[in-house]
Amino acid sequence: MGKLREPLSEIAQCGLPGALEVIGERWSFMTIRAAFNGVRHFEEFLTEIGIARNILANRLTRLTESGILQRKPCPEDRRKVEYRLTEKGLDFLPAMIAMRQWGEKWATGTPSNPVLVDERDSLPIKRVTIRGHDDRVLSHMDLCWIYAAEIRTKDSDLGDDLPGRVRKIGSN
Amino acid sequence: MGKLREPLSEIAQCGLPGALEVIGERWSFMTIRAAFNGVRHFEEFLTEIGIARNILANRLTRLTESGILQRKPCPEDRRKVEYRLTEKGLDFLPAMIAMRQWGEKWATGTPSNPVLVDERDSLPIKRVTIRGHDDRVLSHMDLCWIYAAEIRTKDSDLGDDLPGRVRKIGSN
DNA sequence: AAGATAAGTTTCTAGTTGCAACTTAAAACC
DNA sequence: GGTTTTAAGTTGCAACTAGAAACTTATCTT
Repeated sequence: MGKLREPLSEIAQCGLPGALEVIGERWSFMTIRAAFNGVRHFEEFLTEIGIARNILANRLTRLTESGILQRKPCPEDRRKVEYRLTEKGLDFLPAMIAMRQWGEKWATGTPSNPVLVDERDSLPIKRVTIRGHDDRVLSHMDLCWIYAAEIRTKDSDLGDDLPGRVRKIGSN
Repeated sequence: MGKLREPLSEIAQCGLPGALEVIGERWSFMTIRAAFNGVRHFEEFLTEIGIARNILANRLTRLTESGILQRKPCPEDRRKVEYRLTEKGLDFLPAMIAMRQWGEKWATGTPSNPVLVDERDSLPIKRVTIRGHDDRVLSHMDLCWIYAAEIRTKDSDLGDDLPGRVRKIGSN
């Protein structure tokens, strides 16, 4: 199999920079996490995540503008405003949990408490992993890049020769 | 089931802040991604990810100090230094890919090219998801927090009454 | 009507980013 | 063997960003 280096200029167009634009920063992350924990209001975010007032205001507008939170004045108390995760925001959970799990394992050392469990059976969730279409858990050793044009579907078979322009990732 | 709010002061001890300390910042992220793509040397990082010299130097030492990269002078060319992902760094891949996938779906819009595939069958990897111990894919609706002391194992059965101090996450 | 609360804005200081120029050591070239 | 190039940084400095604390405005409670 060819170990040709993929053109990194092209990979720069991947989803990461876009994602980082929006949430690649400490307080945005913490704010979203608080929202996942049911935090809804300005003063609540303020005390729960220990952020400065102006920074919080800034992040909340930013997250709202980028469609991760939805801002809605409360009709029953017109001083209050409700911030709630949109579908886009909720869909960030796997990434969030993957980071949290990584931090638990490597940064803090302490297994965190409380623990996230499957509501149905009260058992802890698995570690977030990368999976092939057949659900096999894949490590960085099992992955490579391939051009969209050269992708085969589950049913097609292009033969055993792998495309020329691929390369393993994180190869050691 | 009780919907008691979990104590957020305790959740502050979760893995996220630790993870963000190290990689919760644009350039650290981009640097790690480049490393996953086989980038090894200072000047290479510099041109590939478009970062300023001093910032790169700063990030590389930071990532090295926190054990994500390993710094090793090259014997065959003693001007050169090699930066390589450690096990800790490599283990960050699921989080990285989860973020990338999120960005692809929500931020850029364009499905990125090249695509990450399972080397064995050349089929694209699945989306990174949260799974229960039985491998069921879980959404934020299926999750709740529970205290470590109250966790039951796969074999124990504490009866059907869920512990009092739990709450659903991201409840809408 | 007075006081408290919610959600911000403003001000000002301290730290961070990023460009460009400089440094130092080793290799390559002639 | 001397000059040039390359690699991996460091330093200096202007512009920007973060953060603490005080201020504002609208609404609600008593």
